[in-house]
Amino acid sequence: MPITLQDVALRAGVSKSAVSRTFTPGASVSAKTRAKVEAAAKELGYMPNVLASSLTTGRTALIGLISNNFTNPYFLEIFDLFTRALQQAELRPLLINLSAEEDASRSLSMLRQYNVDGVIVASSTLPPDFAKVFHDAGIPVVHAFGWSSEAPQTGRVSIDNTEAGHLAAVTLIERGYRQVGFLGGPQNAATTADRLRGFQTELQTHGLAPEVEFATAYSYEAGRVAMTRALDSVPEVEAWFCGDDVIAIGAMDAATALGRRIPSDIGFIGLNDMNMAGWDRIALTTIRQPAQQIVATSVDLIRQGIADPATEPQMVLLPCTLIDRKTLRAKP
Amino acid sequence: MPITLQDVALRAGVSKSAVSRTFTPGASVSAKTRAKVEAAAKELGYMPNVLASSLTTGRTALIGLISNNFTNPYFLEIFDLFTRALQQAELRPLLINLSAEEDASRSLSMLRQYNVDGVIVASSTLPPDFAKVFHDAGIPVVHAFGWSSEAPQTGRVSIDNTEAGHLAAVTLIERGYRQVGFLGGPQNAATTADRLRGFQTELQTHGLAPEVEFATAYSYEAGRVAMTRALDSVPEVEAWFCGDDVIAIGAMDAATALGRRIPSDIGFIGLNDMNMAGWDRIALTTIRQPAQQIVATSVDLIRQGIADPATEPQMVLLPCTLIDRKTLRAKP
DNA sequence: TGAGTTTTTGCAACCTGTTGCAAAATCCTG
DNA sequence: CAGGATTTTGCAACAGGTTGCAAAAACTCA
Repeated sequence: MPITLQDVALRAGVSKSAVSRTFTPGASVSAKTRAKVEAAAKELGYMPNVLASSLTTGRTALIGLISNNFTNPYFLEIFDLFTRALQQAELRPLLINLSAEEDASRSLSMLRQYNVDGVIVASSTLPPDFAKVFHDAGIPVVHAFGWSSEAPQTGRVSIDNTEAGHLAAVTLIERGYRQVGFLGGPQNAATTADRLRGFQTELQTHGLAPEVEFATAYSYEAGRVAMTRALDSVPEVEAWFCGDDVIAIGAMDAATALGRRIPSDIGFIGLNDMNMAGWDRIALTTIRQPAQQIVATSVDLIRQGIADPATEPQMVLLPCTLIDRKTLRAKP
Repeated sequence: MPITLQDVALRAGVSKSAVSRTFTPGASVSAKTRAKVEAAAKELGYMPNVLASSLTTGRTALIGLISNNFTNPYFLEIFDLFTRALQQAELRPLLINLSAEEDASRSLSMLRQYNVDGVIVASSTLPPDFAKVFHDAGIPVVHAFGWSSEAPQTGRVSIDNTEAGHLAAVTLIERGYRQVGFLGGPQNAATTADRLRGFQTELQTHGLAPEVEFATAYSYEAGRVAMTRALDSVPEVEAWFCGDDVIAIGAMDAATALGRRIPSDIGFIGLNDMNMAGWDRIALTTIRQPAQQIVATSVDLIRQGIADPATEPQMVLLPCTLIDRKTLRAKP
C-alpha cells in the first residue's frame, strides 16, 4: 500500500540508487535526475521509510526520554522543553515512564530493540548509576536534573546541588533565621544528600545545625505529611528549606492547617521555581534551576555523543539563583 | 557490534528461521530447538531488532502521542496515564509537542516515516479535523479529550461537554446563583462551544443567560487576565463556570487581587479535577473528567484499530461528576 | 512395522533502503 | 576533436529480520 523507493524509481525511470541519493543530503545526483525523482516522488506522495534506512545507516533519530517524575508539575515544563529542543534537532523522543514497577533493565532492552540513538534520563530520583547502564551498552546518555557528586561517569547536566544548599542557608541566615530545617526529597534521591551537605556546611560556619526531615516523594502529599509530622516534633523551627517546590507547597499547607502564618510565624524556601511558584496564592520564595539551559545543554551533549561516539561523557553544572517572593520574611 | 539473528543461529546450530520463530509468538518450533535457541540467545545477549522486523510485519508498536497542552498541569496526569497504559499494552509512545509553530502536516509525515501503528491526539485545542488527517492516511487514530459534536468521524473519547455545561448550570442554580458567567477556554477549542451550549441551554430553562468570556489559553495567566477584565466589565456576576481548573485558579487569583472573597463574594466552578484542585489552598469545586477511563478507552480503541483496521471508528462519551469543595457557597 | 498425518525445519525470496564499485556519461583543456 | 579528469549512474550485495513452501522428521494407529 505505501509508496516505496521502487515505485518512485520506476515512475521516474531511474534506478533505486538514484532515488535514494536524491533523498540523501550530500549524495551525488545530477540536477536533471534529481528533478525527475522529485517530481515522481511528489506525484506519488512518497516519503522514505526511516526505519528501513536505519538498518543500513544505524541511525534512527530516536531518543529515549526516561523519567519517573510524573506527579511533579515541574516536570511538565521539563517535558515541554525537552520535546521542543529534540524536535528542533530533528530527534524524536520515545517517552518512557518509569514510575511504575517497570524495572530498569526492561526499559534498557526495549530501547535497544528500537535502536535509539541516545537516551536522556530526566529525573533526580532514579539511582545515579541507572544512566550508566546505557553508557555501558554504548548508547550516548545524559542524566539531567540528577547530578550527585558520587555518581558514576556518564553525561550529566544539572545545577550544583551543594551550591544550592549553600545558597539556601545563606539566604535564611541573612533573613535572621537561626532555627532552621531541611525538608528534603526522598532520602535516596541522588540530589538530596548534596543539597543537605551544602546547607549544613554553610550553617556550620555560623554555629548552626538544621533539623532534618525527608519527604517520601516529590509530591504535595508527601510534603504535607512530612511537615505535619515535623511541626509536631520540632515546632521551634522558624524556617524550612524544602527540596522541591511542590513539597514546599504541601509543607506550607500543613503549616497553615495548624494555624501557622507564613511568613510571619514560619518561613519556607523551595527549589526549582516551577511556574506555579509565581502564582499569587503560592508566591513561593525559591531557588531557580535554569531549566531551559539544562535542557539545551543536555540535548547538545546527546548530539555530540551521537556525532562522535568517542567523545568522553561530559559533566556540566549550571548556576542557580534566588527568586524572592513572599514566603520568607524580609531582610531585617 | 550488536548480536544478530544470524549469530544466534550459528551458535545454536539451527537456521535463521528457527531463531526467528522462537521469538515469534505462536510460531511452530519444537521444544528442543526452542531450548537450544534460547540458551544461545541468552549467552550472546541477543534481542531482536524491532525495526528490522517491522519491515516485513508492518508493525512497529510505535504510537504517536500528540499534544499541545504542555502548560496545563492536568496534562501531566494525562501523560502519566497514557504512558502507563501504552506500556502495559506493549506499545511505545512517540511524543510530539505541537505547541510551537510546528505545523500539523510535518508531524503527520514524520509519523508516517516512522511507520507508527496508531496515533493518539490528546488535546482539546487542536482542531477537531486534525485527527482526521491520520484517519485518511489509513492510520488508526483516536482523539482524546477533544470531543465536539461537530467533529468529523474519527475515533474519539471524551466526556460529553454539553452535559458538563449542563451540570455546571444545574449546580450553580441549586446553590442559588442567578447572575452567572462562563469563562471558556480558547474560543476555537473544540470543546468550548459544547460546554457553553449545555450551560446556556440549562440556564435558559430558568430564564437566565450567562455572561460569556473566553481565556486565550488553558493557563493560569490567561485565566487571570480574562477575569481581571471581566471583573471590570461585569462585576455583578456572582459565580463563574470556568472551562478548566487552571483557568479557574488564575481567575480566582484575579478576584482575590481585587479584594473579592471566595466563595462569599464570588463563586467559581472548574472543570477537570486535576490533582491540584484538591490542594488546601485551592480547594476548587469542579467537574471531574474520568481521566483514567478516557485514557484506558482510548488505548483500547487504538488496539482494536490496529488489530482490525477495518473497524469503524468509535466514539465514546463518558460521564463526568461534580466534586464539591470550597469555591461555591453551600446549597441554601 | 509401515502407511498416512502432522509437526518441524531450512531454503530462498522478500521487506525497504543504502552503498562500494565499476561502467557510462559529462566536462574540461589544449 | 581527442584524451584525460570528473561526475553521475546502475548493479548487486547488504542491513536484520519474516515467511511461503517443500522436504525432513516425528507421530499415529492399525
